[in-house]
Amino acid sequence: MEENTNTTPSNFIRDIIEDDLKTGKHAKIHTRFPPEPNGYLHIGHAKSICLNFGIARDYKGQCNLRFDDTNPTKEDVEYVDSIQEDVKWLGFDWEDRMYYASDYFQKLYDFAVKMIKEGVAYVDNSTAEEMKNQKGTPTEPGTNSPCRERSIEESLDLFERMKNGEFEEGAYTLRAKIDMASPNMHMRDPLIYRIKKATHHNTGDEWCIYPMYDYAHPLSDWFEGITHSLCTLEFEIHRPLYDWFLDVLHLENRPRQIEFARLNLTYTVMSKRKLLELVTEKYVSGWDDPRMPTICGLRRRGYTPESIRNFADKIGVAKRDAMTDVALLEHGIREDLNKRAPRVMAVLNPLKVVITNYPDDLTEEMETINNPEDPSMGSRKIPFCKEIYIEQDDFREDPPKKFHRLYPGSEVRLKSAYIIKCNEVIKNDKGEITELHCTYDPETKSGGSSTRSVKGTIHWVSARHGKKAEVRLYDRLFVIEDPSSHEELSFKELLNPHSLDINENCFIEPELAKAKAGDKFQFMRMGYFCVDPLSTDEKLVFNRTVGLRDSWAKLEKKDS
RNA sequence: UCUCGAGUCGUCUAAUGGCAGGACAGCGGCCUCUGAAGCCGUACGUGGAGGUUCGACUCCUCCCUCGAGAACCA
Repeated sequence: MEENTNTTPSNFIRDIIEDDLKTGKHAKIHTRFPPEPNGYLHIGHAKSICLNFGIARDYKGQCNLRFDDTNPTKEDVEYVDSIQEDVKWLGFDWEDRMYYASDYFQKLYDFAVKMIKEGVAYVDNSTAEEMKNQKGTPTEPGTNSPCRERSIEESLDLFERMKNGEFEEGAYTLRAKIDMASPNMHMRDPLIYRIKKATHHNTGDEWCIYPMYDYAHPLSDWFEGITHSLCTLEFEIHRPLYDWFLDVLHLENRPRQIEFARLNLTYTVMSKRKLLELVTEKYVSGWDDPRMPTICGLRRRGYTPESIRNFADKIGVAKRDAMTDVALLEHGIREDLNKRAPRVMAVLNPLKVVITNYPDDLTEEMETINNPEDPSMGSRKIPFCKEIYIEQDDFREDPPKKFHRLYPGSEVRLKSAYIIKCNEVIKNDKGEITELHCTYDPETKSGGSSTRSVKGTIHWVSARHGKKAEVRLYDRLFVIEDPSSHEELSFKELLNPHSLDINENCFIEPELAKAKAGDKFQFMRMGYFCVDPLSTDEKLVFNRTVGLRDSWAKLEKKDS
């Protein structure tokens, strides 16, 4: 991590931690980030990662990476690998503390035996259906299982035989003996272990019984000496159970579970199930499709780790459900890239301009600064000649009010080159504009002594030197702010049909052909773009990370 | 319906009995060889009703609204 530039704002969790440090409840803070390896990490996980690792960093503690892998049927090493990559990319380091809940299967088993011996857990052979009926409803108490009073000896024997694989899946479970009348459904004798004859990504076929989350989690935290176990709000109702396991096992130096609101972002979905559906049903190209809110998607889109960490700091941490405006994320990446991205010129929708009074065979090398925000980034040369491309949008045959760009008879400055004047509009026989004939003013070369100024400055690329490229313009994935909460339509019916617009005939300045995968640029007046990982020398592909703020577009929209 | 949790500018978030503040978004202006960036300015909020108090976003009561909870998921 970078040196002591801790500007992370405080929040209620940090308040608790500072208090625990002050009162001496803990001498050292220990947190953990506990993903289940059943999907790719998304921006919501990034919030949790920044919270947990950020706290460890700021209070000189430690944060573990722990895979919460207690359900072999859903988990896979593909996810284990991607999660590590994403956490590292975000800039955090778990050092030698990468664990699996499955590392603790033996200890977990031993503690379960202890619970049976203490009479607080029993083996049940009720079917799933019977158990559901015993459970009751939120308004009606449940009823005790007929197995609830099974003797300790018998439960011990059955539990061991469960472990030994003597029974079929579903035949037996281990349950906690708590209170079938509790108003909290999670306390109505919840399951501790179930039989699953599945191969586990980490432990293989060593086990055929697997602990449930509610049991594995508090104990895993305790094994690792976690002091503050941070999780999202939906686990709030599980907290009494979290504490119960620690209680009945008489464990000292207990971790404390604290819940905070998960991140929701406008115009996207955040549930792993929904993201998985988008991937498997091919609504997007993969987990790393740049429209996805996944960490790998954002990375491919051109987001930087700094901008995401910054975003996490800015949104804060609280207990109330919230829906954060994606504009805040976008602001963060613009802010970061504004400082770091070199400015280059690229024409996305080319319109040819012939400068009729410019020498036929001349090429001038125009000097241009790489980033006005950072002079240390230097300058470069770009070729200029008689034939150039400009953006179609920068010309209007019939200009609206306040249009500062090219139209018949008007003058604009070509960035870092000359002022040109539009004299003639050339059309084909269908009446489409194919070319503009302009003249330039040789006295107005950039950096020269001329003080003549015009209202508009536009970007351009030499038609003889520019290289072709494909540019992918991304927009929000969904058409409404909260696609998960529409009364009638499913989220998949609310996808934005224009979320990807591929532009294959773009021209970029020649220098840009050397760019490498992941390189980031500002295409002047257009937005921030990065080289796609699958881009090749033969076919250059750029992804638009985010557009520039466009007050002209806003003005024009308002006037229409 | 029951239990638990949460309600502060449009959005996110501070203020922990003592001036309701910041960020994003918005609006207006300045500047500009990027209609970008930057700079300046501006508007906007404590869910409601009572109560306690010199003083309430904060404490109490009732109400309202929203979220979570009945997987051998996490």
